[in-house]
Amino acid sequence: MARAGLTPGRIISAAADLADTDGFENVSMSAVARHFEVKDASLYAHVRNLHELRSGVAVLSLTELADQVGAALAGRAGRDALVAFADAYRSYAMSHPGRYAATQMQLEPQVAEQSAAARHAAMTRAILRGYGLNEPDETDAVRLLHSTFHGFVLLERGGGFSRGPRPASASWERVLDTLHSSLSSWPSS
Amino acid sequence: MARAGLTPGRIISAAADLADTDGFENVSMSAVARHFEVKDASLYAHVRNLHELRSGVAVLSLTELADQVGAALAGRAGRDALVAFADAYRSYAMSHPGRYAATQMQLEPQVAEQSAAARHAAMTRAILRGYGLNEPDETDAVRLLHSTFHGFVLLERGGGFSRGPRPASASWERVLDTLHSSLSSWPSS
DNA sequence: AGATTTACCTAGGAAGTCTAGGAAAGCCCC
DNA sequence: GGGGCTTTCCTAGACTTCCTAGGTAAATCT
Repeated sequence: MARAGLTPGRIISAAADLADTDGFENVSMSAVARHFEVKDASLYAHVRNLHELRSGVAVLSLTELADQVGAALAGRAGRDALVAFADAYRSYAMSHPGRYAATQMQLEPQVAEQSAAARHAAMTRAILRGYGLNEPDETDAVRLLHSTFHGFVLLERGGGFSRGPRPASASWERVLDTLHSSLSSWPSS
Repeated sequence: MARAGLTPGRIISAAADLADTDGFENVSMSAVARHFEVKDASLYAHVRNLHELRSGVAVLSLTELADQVGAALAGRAGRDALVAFADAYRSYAMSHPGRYAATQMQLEPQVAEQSAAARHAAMTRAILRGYGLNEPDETDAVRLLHSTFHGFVLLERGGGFSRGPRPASASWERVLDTLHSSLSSWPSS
């Protein structure tokens, strides 16, 4: 009975890889167990249940995403920061589709708290600092940015932009231009 | 052995209701069978498999959404049309969460073709007619609108805007203002 | 080395998807 | 109104997945 060396971390990491290759909705206890050549029951010593496994992938992905966005953002401001943020966000979603899908999960408040959600919010607000908005405009702008990025990435990944000759990247740049000028000339409320 | 009167249409309609009440991911053959007080095997005479059941809900929802958006759009132009479109879109998503989730499904090309996807694209372009854009600007603008609406609605429904005192509706109006002025002063490429 | 803890096992219940083949309800036609 | 046909729903069962309970062997501690 050789041991496979299971730990919560290794299990969740394997589940995240599986999400990227096979889709987040196909992350199952059985599939992860097969990957480790172990019986599915063995996983329950490390992860409470399927929901916790998926939540684990979500928290991991949120953290990775925050790390990458944070790195891309370092030392930039204004328009540069906006573009760096957006590109980091989009490229994470494109290169890690399953992990990105996991970040959409509805997390229970306490799990969300322990996750990097707060860092995401802080970074988004940091970008806006360069545009000199005050509340509640800043909140509206955060929501606009987040919505646009999220929506674009989801539609692009879902193949929604595949029709027509215009590459998605070209539209993406145009979207960023538009957001930049909207933020620059934000009408005070 | 009284007959339940199953048809593909009634089954898919029941599945759509179930999606709204219990969540799209909980739409299962067994659950629909229970609703009709019928054995799950009986459904397979009308619907090929679970995937086809869900696709059916997606197509149904896309059609309903196109109908409602189309009705809201009738006789409007410019900013009015933009707001009517957006509000119809958002209100469908809020009142029919499960159906809206279904519209996000990845459909195989032929199914998507038979669906109302083309009508959605046409309506979005119709709105833009008032802003006098030319290709490829129009395509970029379609993608911007679609992304923003979609992203906003998803985040709002997922509870992403629940923190803070600012109601989502207030941000929504501000987002629409922003989109309107962006479209009005779209920089020609 | 012996005791304890930890990791993984077997066994099995409950629920879901889907196939194959059977019986009965509703319909057509004489 | 009864015979034959089609459609509708059934039972039975194979296979998968989630998860619990309790057992055994490996690693670790003293």
